[in-house]
Amino acid sequence: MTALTRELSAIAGRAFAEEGLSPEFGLVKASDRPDLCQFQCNGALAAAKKGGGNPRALALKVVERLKGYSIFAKLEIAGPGFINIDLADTTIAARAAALVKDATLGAPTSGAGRTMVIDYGGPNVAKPMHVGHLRSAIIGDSLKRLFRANGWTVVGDIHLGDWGLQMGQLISEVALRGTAQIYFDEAFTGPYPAESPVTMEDLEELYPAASTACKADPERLELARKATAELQLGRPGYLALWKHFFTVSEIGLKREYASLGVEFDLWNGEASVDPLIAPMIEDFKARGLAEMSEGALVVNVAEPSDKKEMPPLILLKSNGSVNYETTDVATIIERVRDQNPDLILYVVDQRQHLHFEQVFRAAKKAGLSGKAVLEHAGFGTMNGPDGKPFKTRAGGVMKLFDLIAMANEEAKKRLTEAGIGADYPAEEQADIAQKVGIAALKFADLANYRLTDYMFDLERFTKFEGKTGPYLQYAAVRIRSILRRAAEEGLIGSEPVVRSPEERALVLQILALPDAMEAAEEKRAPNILCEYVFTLAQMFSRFYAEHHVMSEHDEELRLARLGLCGLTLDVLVKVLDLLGIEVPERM
RNA sequence: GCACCCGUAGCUCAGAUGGAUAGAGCGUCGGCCUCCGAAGCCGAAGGCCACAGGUUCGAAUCCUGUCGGGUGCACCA
Repeated sequence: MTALTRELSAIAGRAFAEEGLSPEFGLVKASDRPDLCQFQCNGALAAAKKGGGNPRALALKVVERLKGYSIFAKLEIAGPGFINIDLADTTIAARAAALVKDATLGAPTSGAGRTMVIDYGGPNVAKPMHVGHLRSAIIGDSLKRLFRANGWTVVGDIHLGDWGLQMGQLISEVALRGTAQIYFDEAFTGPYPAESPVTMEDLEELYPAASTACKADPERLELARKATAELQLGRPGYLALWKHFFTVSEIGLKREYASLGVEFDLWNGEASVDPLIAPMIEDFKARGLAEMSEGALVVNVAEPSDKKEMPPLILLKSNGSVNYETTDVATIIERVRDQNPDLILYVVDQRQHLHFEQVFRAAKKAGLSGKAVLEHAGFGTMNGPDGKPFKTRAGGVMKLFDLIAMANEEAKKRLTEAGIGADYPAEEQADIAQKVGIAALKFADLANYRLTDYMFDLERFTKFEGKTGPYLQYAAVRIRSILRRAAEEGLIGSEPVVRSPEERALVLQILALPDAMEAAEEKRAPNILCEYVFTLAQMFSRFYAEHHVMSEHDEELRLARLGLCGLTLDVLVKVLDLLGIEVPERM
């Protein structure tokens, strides 16, 4: 099913074409002034500006042509040449009825036949996840769902940080403590113990200790660097230890992402491309794409048109080890080989932008990216009240686990306060608290535009009124409640009708879903979906406050409203799903 | 120093290709539960869109400059 605005744009575009102008001027969009009209076309103004002539006169000619189409209930020219458009209620009701039968609810098909790899999450092995990891997980997960809904074949990859200096820091820390000697005994030939010498709790203590020590002491840092290099060269004891770190961390990470409702198709890490690195470096050397500089092997990625300084990409450090620039280039080779994607999207902190610029340039220079467009979809920092990256009052970073627990706790409290959940089974109460808490968290984050830094406010992340995730769930739950009653009485909704301003506004918003999904894809911006679904819930709430469904005596109207409720619920649930938010049966 | 991003209501944030009267939530004030869930609905107050120029019929949006904030600039990720 074609999106309504697209259909209207096509009609208006034809009218412009018949006037000898580009059909692009026929773009029709939802009105900025709903008090004046439902849709607007501003193309006459743009066309007049480009080609000269009077915009009002042109608008008049276009409108004359549009009058031949019966779907327009109102065609007006306003101000300097806006074309204001209304559709008949029967027309929009018929569109809604058609939507009921469309399982995709009119979703765009922009991704049909196209494949993308989306790289998000990016946690580090052996480091506990903190609130800073929230954005990549939530935004990436939402974009994955959105692109998939728009027809793309999507492969989501967590891309763990598991091959860099932090591994060397850990290995050297374990060595210094002498708690697992066997892994450092060069005479030992294996096999190494199957049981990990460290637990997750150990890692949570080991890493910060190692990191702090390395920062304070250059010699300690040198030990870590050396261990990193040896690990990457394949020293068996280090590899065995690394494997343990990885396995132990993976369990914790999986649990944490599961509680967020975030999933990945691939659990690859930097280390997984290790076998590709040596041949890749040889290839760069053989083709003269890499050169020695200050002891390191680098790729010059500067271009004459650069306004800023563009440092070279370091392929091989002077001590022979690699950092994440190298693994990121190798990962492109891996992805092109395995998925041959049309797009590789990196959902990573905006502060990494220069890094990706370098990686992309190196990959293109060497012709490694196949048909893929490489794109960094960065996001802003989550700041504390001081405008600096968020820290707890104690000065540490807040663990993601604690944040989720707090949100759930608030949700549970609210449920008991409202009294309504008192008779629910304990298991359901816990389930509701989880869904509501996560919804508050995700929506509070996703509602901000991706690129702007925003202030982390615990209160806002655990708030359930106003423009929040739970408000949206609440709207959906109220519809479910109506539908339950209807089912008890054996009633089934019929085709929606539009007989009131509230119904009209609601149906128009429902019909705008494809526009929101398309815009959100184009901008890689889930906040557009947030904006859309919040308005939808508002339109429903107004309708709900103004009209009764079950107690409506006109039976035909009652069933039509039931149908409208059903459709609204479907759209609500769908968009919330795109945001990674689940709706409980009741709350 | 060079480069990029940002500055919108008391607070936190939206604002899609340059469009009409710049929006929302929170907070404040005032209404609405003897009919489907008040985590809701309705209304009011609240703005020199940092500042100064420019382009345009039209600028929060584009250009230039100033001030203020953030970020990045070779072996950390």
